[in-house]
Amino acid sequence: MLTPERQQLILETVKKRHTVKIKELVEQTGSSESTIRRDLDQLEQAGELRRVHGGASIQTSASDEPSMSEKSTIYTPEKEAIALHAASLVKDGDCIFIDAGSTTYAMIQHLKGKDITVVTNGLNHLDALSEHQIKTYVLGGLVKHRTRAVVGTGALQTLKQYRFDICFIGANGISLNDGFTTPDPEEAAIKRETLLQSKNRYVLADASKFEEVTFSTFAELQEADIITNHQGLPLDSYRDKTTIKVVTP
Amino acid sequence: MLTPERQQLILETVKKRHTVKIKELVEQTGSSESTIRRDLDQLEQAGELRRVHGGASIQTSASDEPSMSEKSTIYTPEKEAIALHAASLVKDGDCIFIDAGSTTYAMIQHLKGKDITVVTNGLNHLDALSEHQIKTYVLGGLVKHRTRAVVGTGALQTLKQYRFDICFIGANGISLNDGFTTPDPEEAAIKRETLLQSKNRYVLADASKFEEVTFSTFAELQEADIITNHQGLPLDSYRDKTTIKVVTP
DNA sequence: TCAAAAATAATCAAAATCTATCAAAAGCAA
DNA sequence: TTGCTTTTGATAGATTTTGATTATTTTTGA
Repeated sequence: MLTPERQQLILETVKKRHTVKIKELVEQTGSSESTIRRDLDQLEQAGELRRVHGGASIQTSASDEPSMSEKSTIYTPEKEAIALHAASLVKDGDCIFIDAGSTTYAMIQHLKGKDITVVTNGLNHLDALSEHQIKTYVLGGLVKHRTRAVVGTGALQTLKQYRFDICFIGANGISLNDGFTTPDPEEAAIKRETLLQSKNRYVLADASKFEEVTFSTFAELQEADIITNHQGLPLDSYRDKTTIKVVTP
Repeated sequence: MLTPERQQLILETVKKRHTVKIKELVEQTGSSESTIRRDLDQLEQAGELRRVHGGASIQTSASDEPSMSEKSTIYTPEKEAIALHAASLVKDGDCIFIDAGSTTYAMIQHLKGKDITVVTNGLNHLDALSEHQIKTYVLGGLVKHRTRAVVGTGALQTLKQYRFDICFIGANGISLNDGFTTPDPEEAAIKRETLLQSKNRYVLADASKFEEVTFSTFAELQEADIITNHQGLPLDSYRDKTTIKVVTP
């Protein structure tokens, strides 16, 4: 059996089964363990699969990259509940904006099957949107590596071309005095422009964001409704200024 | 058995079976091992197949699933060699465009440490670019799920804002009559516009792309240099029209 | 936690294959 | 035919791949 043939077989098996034992490959190819090991090393070198103790598995690159693992560690039922409600506001035919961020990311799976158009600046969102076959536009501009968001004047210009039925925005801080805030002025500019282009505006924020202020204000409280899981008292004072939908996990 | 007849038989066998052993060919043709070896060498020179220890295999290593079910890009030494040379053309301070596609993707790892700005329409590229801390701009526009490329008028408009020192473009077909071609008119438009915005223009194409024509022409041969691993005879007729750099794995 | 079991990396010699070389065979032109 | 070139097949030494064996590391399970 020739090397490419063997390696091809290994790749196909791994892709079909997501994980495979070395013993199985030895049996399947009739080659020795050493040979299979060498093949796996080469295939890993080439980035085709990932070596694990006892065999190999497919490159779950998306799920074990720091950005994504970070995301999964900060997954919570609270965010999930917020995302679920937000997604329920979307009707067929809508054109919506989904901001970069983990709460908004959680919305995507709940949009499956809807006939909508999505615009986003969140690069991590694109995989999930592709997977669900949702018509997607991405903003163009500078890629901010840390948050996997597109920012900058290029993105702002792209934004001006669009009008949204609904936009879903993330925020790092919400306060009575300073409104909605986020650490990065560049990202704030995107959020601000998006709000201007949208008929319906929602900020998605879990309880931890309330009474917090970060560097850049991107909107006053009046400019968007809030979807949150916060159930505490202080909420009443916010209700004077905007509409708040409280969800429970 | 005549040489062309023998080589034709070899080619057919390789294309049908994806990989073939020298012993089998000796038996099949009744020629000696030496003769078969010489045939394989010639066919490899012409870019028709790839020589491997013990026999030969087709170039695209049989995993012709162009769809993006897995994010694994099909790796071949040929593509790698092309990518390596392409990357060597990039100098510190350059602003370059990298087209979507697997050959151009392979360039990225070789750009590590260079002080450059990259613009791309390839969404898969972004992870690798982030990883290497390369300043990156992404085109905005419609996300084409199958090829993970950004296309459409939005992307074209974004493009017009940039000027590139060098651009590296992929092509699915290269022919004397029809120039550079690609299946999707939308992607062709992006490639066309990019070429217009660039001082130096390179098309990256492995041997299998020569003498092929697909749906949309995006440039004449004169409009870009070619980097390839193809070493066959027909290359001379192309050299009348453009510059070709041949690399070996 | 520790020790047994499993898996791995490193090493090495045998086997297979490769490259280079050369002489014989075949084809070709005069 | 003769002399020349090209193709072919055979051979020997170099190289690569392979599978077995070893010591080392990792995992498992009490």
